Amino acid sequence: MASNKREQFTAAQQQTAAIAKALGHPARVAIMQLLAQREACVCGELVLALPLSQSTVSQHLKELKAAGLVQGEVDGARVCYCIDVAGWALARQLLGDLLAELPTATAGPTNCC
Amino acid sequence: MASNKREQFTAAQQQTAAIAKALGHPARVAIMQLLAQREACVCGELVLALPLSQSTVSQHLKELKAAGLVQGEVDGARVCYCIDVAGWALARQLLGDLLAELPTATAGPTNCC
DNA sequence: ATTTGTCATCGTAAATCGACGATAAGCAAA
DNA sequence: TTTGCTTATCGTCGATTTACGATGACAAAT
Repeated sequence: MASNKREQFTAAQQQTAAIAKALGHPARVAIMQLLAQREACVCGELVLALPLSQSTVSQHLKELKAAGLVQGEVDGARVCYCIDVAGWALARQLLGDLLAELPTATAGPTNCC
Repeated sequence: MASNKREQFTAAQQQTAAIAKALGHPARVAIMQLLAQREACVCGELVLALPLSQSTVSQHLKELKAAGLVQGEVDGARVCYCIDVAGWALARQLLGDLLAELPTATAGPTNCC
């Protein structure tokens, strides 16, 4: 029962949190960077580029896929992972909105009380 | 031994992941929004605004504070929470960098392989 | 057909998370 | 000082996460 209460929040808040959570591990950040820079693509390449075992990398990829950030295409015996353009656009919007929600900097008064 | 391997990643990757992780829960997203919009500030107000118990909200605040996103000032018997300007700027930069790392949209070829 | 290589899944173990009530610690008012 | 309000911390519970090796599934090569 770690989180039944999630339903009590906005859909946008849940989506934002889900995306942030998916990015909430250094390995997954690294994977997204590798994919973005096209330095790696096939699962095996990612395994070589990361200090983790094959099964662990596969699990991280599964989570990124579940969050809609990544997309996997089977290519023969291999699987090519790409960034999911639509999902990434949503992430950009949701996280961007959240980041923009605070007036850039010390624009207003620093203290709230 | 859930994550000894974190040390194997870049400092930037770890920081990015830590910030994303802190935002990886709807309650904490909601708290950041409430603070950003100055709709609430004192811990008690946050508790009223959220469908969670006082101790749970306190714990979420603790995590946000640990991530450097939030700052708490004692004001008599109450505690006023504000967004940590410096930490938030760092979050903006790190997450912004990550989001920008992918060429905006369908600029390049959609497939990688 | 057998072997090899690639990837996903299963099972497992330790650690962490999310949530709560209960309790402590602090200040403010009576 | 005693009472009451506000917040933090403790202890606990089940659920989830992270990680791994082992095993399975499937394509390609021998």
